Amino acid sequence: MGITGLLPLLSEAQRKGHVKEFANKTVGVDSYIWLYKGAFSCAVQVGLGEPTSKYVTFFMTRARMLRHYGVEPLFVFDGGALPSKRETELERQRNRAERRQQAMRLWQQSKRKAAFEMFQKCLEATPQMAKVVIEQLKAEGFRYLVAPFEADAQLAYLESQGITSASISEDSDLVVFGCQNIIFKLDQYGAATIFDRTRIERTKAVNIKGWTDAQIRRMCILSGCDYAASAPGIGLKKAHRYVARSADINMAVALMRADGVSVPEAYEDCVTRAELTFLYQRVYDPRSEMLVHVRPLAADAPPIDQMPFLGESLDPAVARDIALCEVDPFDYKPFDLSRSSDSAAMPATPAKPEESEKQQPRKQSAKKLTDTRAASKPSPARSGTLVSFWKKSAFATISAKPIPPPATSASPQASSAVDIVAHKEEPAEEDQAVRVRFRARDANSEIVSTDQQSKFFAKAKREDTSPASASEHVDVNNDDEDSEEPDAAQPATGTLQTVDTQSARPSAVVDRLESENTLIAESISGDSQPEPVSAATTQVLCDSQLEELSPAESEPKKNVAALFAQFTHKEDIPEWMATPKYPKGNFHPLTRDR
DNA sequence: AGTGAATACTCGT
DNA sequence: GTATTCACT
Repeated sequence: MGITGLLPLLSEAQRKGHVKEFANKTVGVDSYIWLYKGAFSCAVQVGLGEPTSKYVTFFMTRARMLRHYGVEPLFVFDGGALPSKRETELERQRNRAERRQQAMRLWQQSKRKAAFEMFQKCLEATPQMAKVVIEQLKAEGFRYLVAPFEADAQLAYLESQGITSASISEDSDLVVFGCQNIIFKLDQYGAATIFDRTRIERTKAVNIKGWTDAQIRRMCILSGCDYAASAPGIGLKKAHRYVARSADINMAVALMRADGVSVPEAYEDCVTRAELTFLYQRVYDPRSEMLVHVRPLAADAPPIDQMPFLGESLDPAVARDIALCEVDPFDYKPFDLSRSSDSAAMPATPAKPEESEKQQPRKQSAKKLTDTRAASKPSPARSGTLVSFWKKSAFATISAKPIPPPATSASPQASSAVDIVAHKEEPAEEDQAVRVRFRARDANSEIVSTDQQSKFFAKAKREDTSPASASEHVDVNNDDEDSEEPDAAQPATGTLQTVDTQSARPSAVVDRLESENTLIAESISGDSQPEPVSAATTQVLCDSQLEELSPAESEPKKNVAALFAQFTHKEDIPEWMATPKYPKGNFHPLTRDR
């Protein structure tokens, strides 16, 4: 569950960014999330044990996206459960099994939709799914590694050793484990929220100036973590106060007791175990091919035989087999993917990479783990065609001074190809931002699609921290060229940035947009068949309207025109976005048998 | 104000 | 795993 509320608390240490900032670097990937999200759309097949390749396609598309931006991923998968978490793990398994039964009943009753939703609820990323994905990763030359226990700790270790430069994850525990650079909320286009530990003292919600990692760790533990529940009524803020007044975690607990907090008996032992687990959990060192601790045991650490909660000391051969995904991290037995219900349906062709891979001597697989240059060259970006744009709305954010009223309302020529409506925005934050939405309509002005959210423009620009220079040129279709730097050759279409919405709860922003926000650009197509409006038309119309506007107004409007023009064409897009499909029936998402 | 329980979401059409 | 809302202290 991570640390509840930690990421909002540390919002000042995070910024909007893009993975391409990590080009030419190795980045660890907490792969569980991609397995899980990828399985979401094929929850039924996964639940029934039917062959599907959808989750593999999802995973590989994201993997190729990283490579497209020159980022060299090292995929880290979760391994076995820590001894202390085994019981809760079993409990979860039982709950899942129950719901799966329920889902299967619904399925047999032909209640497809209900069954689908139930299958989604009991969805689980299994070692078997990881194995299938890993075989494809190997076939495409990606590096990977199965952690002996938790991927969080493994990622922290890899970064601490300089093997990776950052970690892609959704888990706030990485902060507690001491990671420096964490890429949160990565979307399919590479946009993300980037945590930078060097900025951690900027935190405003609590004063952590001068705090050590140990103090931050204690605060998190006392507020409740995976290894230790919090005392009732204690969250991050109160934990902060106790840690601030204490020299160690025992003293903090003592102060809580003195305040009348109902602290469980032997709570000191509990939080101390948690502290030690964050400090010393066992991880895999890919260089020595041995288990090590996430950081070296300190002199005052308890003897190792008194810390079984760090995970077993596995035999090096076993540890390596787990890391290379030769064996299941739970039972140390080789995978048997052939025992699927319909292995006969499995086509021979696509299975070949897997087979040939298996024949290879282990050394070769191990080499992939350590040979950085092997797969690090980004694939040349070839173009595809952007499909289905009109089925989506697109949101963009552009920087702007507050737009002065009166707002321009619907343009008089309603029959024109493009209708741009402007609304004023009330200045809300110091950093003004405008959101733009495009919508496709048919001849009757019916909205063709009201789908919310496309992150099309999320890739537009990284944030600039200084408010004075918060605006930058956009390179909307930059991705095929080198695009390290803001493109100065870009036509003067105004300035654009992904907004640093510190109030950045997307749904909240969308709500505001519905009611009062800024600028809405709507395309009205003459055809009933939604058809892209020509960029030229868009540009002309915008330009004619711009003349009547004050500079403050016209600036964002130019952006609208530019953005709109970019995407009303069939746009060249990078290959990874074209989503290659793997042959159906190729993979076997076995659920773990019990 | 801070905590914590409840709920929705993760895909892709 | 997260984010968001809302009731309770």
